[in-house]
Amino acid sequence: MENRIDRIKKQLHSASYKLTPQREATVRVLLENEEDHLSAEDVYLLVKEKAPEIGLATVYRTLELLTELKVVDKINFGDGVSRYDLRKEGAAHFHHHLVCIECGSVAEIEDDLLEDVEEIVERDFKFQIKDHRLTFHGICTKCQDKVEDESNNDDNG
Amino acid sequence: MENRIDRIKKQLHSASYKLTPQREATVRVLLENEEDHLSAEDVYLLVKEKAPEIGLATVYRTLELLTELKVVDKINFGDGVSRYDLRKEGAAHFHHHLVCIECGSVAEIEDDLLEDVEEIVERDFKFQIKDHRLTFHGICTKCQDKVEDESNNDDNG
DNA sequence: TATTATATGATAATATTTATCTTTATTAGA
DNA sequence: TCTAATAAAGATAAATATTATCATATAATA
Repeated sequence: MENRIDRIKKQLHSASYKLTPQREATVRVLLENEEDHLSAEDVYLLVKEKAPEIGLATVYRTLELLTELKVVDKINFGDGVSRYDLRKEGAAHFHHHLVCIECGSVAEIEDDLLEDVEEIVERDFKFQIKDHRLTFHGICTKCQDKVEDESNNDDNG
Repeated sequence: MENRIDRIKKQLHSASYKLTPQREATVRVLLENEEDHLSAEDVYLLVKEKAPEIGLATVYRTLELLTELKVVDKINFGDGVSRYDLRKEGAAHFHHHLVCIECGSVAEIEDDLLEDVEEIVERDFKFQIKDHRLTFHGICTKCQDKVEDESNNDDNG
């Protein structure tokens, strides 16, 4: 954790930004909630627990900054809110997402499944790929099980 | 064109909605601008040329309705605006996009490049895929050429 | 310490989308 | 055809998310 913060600090410095207490608190929240996909508002509320004086604008500014430095990725699952997702260290590519249309849960896939596809796109469409966004919408394992349970219990209800 | 409108009309009817003049005007704008990725505002302005009395709320409602019926897909390229993209008739899957980070142009790929990837995801992650979103961010052919031109003309400027 | 540049916090402004409410069309039945 | 019921439209207010502004505070530098 501290190591990662140190490295982010260095990234900021090399772009001549400082790791202010507010920025550090924001980064800590992102690290502590790495599995989640927090909105700016979510981050704001969590940061307030550590640093109650922080303003919403500062959180937005910090998230913007971290996006610019590619420490986080700004994603949008179509609900009108931007979410911020910590990029795995050393990850060449943005990870993929599985969004459940039943319960809204979001799972991540680290594997780079797009190598072959990207090769095709670069070759056939002469498009120089810098990044990608891949999201699958469907039904997660849990919700699939739920449906099974319900049909098993049909005679009870 | 007329055939397609007829089929959309039938889709609406089978969900017990009507193809009102406002809805038809909206659908026509979408068909006439199939290549583009119009925002609600864009659609509104174009529909106004045909039907000046139309209200913005009606356009939003119609786009919502068409999304629900899967006539269009609502997409978001990360600029905070939802865009509406006519689904190709008979297309099992949503098409992919190539967004140029230089000029902002958006190209479409019809080919389903994700068959293999989806198989892996369904098998390894036990996730039942219903739909997907795949967008590549990078540099389009035109902008790649521009950069070349500029470096060729360096001695002139 | 005085000066300058950066960053913050509060809040106003903007933009997009949704909700509300009244009016207008359309359909079904007497 | 007339009337009642329903669906949809238009205008606009409200809600939401994000960005801009500006005075204050903090940190860096001379």
